[in-house]
Amino acid sequence: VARYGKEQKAATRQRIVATAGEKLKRDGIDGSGVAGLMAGAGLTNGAFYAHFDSKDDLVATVVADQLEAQRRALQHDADDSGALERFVRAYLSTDHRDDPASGCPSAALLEEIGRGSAAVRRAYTDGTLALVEDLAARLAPQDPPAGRARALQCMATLVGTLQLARALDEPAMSDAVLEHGVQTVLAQMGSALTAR
Amino acid sequence: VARYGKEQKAATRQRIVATAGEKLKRDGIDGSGVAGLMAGAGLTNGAFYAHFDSKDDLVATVVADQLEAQRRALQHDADDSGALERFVRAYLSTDHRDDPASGCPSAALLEEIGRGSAAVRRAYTDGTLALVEDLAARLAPQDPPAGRARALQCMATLVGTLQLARALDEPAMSDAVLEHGVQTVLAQMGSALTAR
DNA sequence: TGTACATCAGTGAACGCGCGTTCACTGATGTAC
DNA sequence: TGTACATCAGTGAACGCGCGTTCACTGATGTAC
Repeated sequence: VARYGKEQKAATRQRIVATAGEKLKRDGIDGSGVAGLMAGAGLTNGAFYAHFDSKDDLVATVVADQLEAQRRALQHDADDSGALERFVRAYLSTDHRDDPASGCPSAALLEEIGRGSAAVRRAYTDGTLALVEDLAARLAPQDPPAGRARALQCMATLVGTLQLARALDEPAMSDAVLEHGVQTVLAQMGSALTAR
Repeated sequence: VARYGKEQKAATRQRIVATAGEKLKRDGIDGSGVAGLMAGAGLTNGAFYAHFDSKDDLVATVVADQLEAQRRALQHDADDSGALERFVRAYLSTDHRDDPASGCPSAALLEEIGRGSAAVRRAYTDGTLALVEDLAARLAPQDPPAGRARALQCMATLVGTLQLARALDEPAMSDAVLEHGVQTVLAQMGSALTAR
């Protein structure tokens, strides 16, 4: 509404990125319009281009931001030995399945990212590499390449399982997919958990 | 262009469903318009509503058709003992990764189906149940519930792995995800393969 | 300290465009005579 | 067998609408004097 110091604009931009993240995860990239994304931050469509070059620029920024947030969340309790198992159980919970807006960006957007622009795929790749690096250090501290491979595989299984649970219209079947998925991913993480 | 026997109309409808399947898998549901889908079948937009009630009706029909096609492909070589392993290797191949249009509908559309209408999710659930039933009989013939659980889990892992490989912008990383995925899924299928 | 001004984040209307859907019309066909 | 007609799959223009993007304008601010 008015002219503030430069950190005010940065704060507004961050607010757009955060609320856009929720909306994009809820309604998809193609399913979200610029006007709606701005309304989510309490602004009108015109102000959008004072913050971003294009919708694609915002999407790439959101993807990077979401992955970074996920990385920070995982890092936060890195010293807790039961943290990974709790993370898997929370990831494959009915709460997460039923609330994509505040959930994992990969589960909500991976398919659209795969069809996305080079900038979006680049942002996704970089964010995922950082996430995988962190996870690898915990899954196989003494063997980074093996840890990275295992981390990527766990991510793929988590994402596929949650997406399948979201798509199935049969509640019992969906719940069963989640429960079975927990066992599978914990087994995939393997000795890294039991060895501690 | 003209009036034909009733089987002519059914053939045209099937042609629309088949070509729309390819386009939907390539560009996504929200990314495909009715006019473009009809053009893919060599028709104009106006004829669409002589065949379907709405775009959503077509999407649900396509989802059912695609899953049925996949089921038939899997059933075709059911008596071949190496078929499952070959299927997994083909699924997680660079060819499949690089050609979504002629590939698995789950990998290409699962996320959008999860956000889709009740009709689309219903069609997906029914088609997947049929597919899972067939697969379960081959993974654990003597224990149907365990077979179904394992079949669903394998599907989830396959889909997640292929989607991740498609989203990653780093070719070496993407290839590695596919290779590691093959080993993981074969292990998940487990004793069903080695026991034969 | 008080006033005039330049700044610029944000507004809201407008742009051309493609969306899903509707509809008056066309014209090749199978059928009735 | 030949002709008149009813059928209806397909055409293409049009509908209102929301899309991504542009732009003239507003008005509260920090700054200069």
